[in-house]
Amino acid sequence: MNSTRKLIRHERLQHILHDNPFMTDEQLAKTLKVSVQTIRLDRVALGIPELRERTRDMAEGAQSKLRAIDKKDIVGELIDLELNKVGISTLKITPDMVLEKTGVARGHYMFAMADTLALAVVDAQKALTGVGNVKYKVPVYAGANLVAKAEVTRRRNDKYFICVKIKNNNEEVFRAKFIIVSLDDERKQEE
Amino acid sequence: MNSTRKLIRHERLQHILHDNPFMTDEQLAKTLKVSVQTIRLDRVALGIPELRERTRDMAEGAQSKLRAIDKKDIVGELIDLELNKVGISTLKITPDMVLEKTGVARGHYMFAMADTLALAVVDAQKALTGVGNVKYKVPVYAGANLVAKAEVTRRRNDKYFICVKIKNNNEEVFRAKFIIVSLDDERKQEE
DNA sequence: TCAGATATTATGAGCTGGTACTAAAAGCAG
DNA sequence: CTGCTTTTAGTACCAGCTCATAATATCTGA
Repeated sequence: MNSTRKLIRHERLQHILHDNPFMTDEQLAKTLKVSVQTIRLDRVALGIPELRERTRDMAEGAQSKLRAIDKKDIVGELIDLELNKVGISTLKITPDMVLEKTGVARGHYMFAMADTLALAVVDAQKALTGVGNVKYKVPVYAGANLVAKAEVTRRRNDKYFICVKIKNNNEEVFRAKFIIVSLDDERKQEE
Repeated sequence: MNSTRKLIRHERLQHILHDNPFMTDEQLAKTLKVSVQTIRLDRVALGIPELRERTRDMAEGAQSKLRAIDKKDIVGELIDLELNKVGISTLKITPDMVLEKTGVARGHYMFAMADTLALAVVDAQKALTGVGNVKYKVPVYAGANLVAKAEVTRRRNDKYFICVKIKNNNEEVFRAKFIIVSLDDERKQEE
């Protein structure tokens, strides 16, 4: 068939635009060694908009992405909090949080979720994680809705001992113990 | 002075474009009730580029942000690796990685850096973190250039014991021990 | 081998959202 | 009124397209 060349070109075109979306038809024509008109026909066939539209789409998407990052900084959604006692947060595992090779959620998301929650339950203006002790019990996959529960188990001066358990569908998938150091007062922290 | 009107318009213009960067000169002219030419002169005076350039700038910024996330997924840059022995990676702490309240780097960046590196040194197609044991020794602030070194200390069947130390300017700021479980085996899942 | 389909290239008009430049009109201050 | 700034208007030009129309190249099956 003649159209194999066309199909290959279509794939290459998509690939090139994926890597570098800021290419004009003219540049594409040169790199693919065809005429500009062919590129245009290809774009129409593949439903790829023109450079300006692509650029605009990206710019518009940018804003929501930036907000998504901000939210990622919270690492989970706080749904209940009793200062110095307990806290509960949730986090949905999305496909971009998993390891490509295994499909399993990257461990540091659970760690970050637990760490953030642990810091939140401490009633202190400034607090730092001192020591952590974590155990991954069950692998978590994309789509999981994790629920974390943190409990302050002990408190000694400026040190808070906190136990965090993360569950997915009532199954405990992760467990951590933290020692959080409060820096609230005039007193300095030591390691 | 006559130019007060101009100054007010300039401020409004910047404000409008801040809220909605996707406005053409024509739309701006209408909302500010002046001619298109006035808008152009204002843009030149204020050093504001044309719509297309603004859009492109945002899109490019978006791309680098997205790449930043991708890179965040790597969490550090691998600079040396001897499989099943040692690995070294670096990570620069940027202002967006620190807690607002304290200016101290969020703990899970160090954890993620260490965890990622630990997984990397394990010579296995698929590996998972089983247990982690971390200690934050010194707070880290924005601008720090962290260097992590991971060493496989022991190996028992499918379990790897790994010690990771993170230094900032030769000062040890973080230390972690992981047990990584390899899922490589032929008996387990395949696809 | 040759007609007909498919693929590619060429050509030209028109569009958007501008830049760059020139010039004229409007507004106001002394 | 004379000068000054400010604003508006108009023209030529550009990139990067769309849309339509037509010509050429290439292949394919009967």
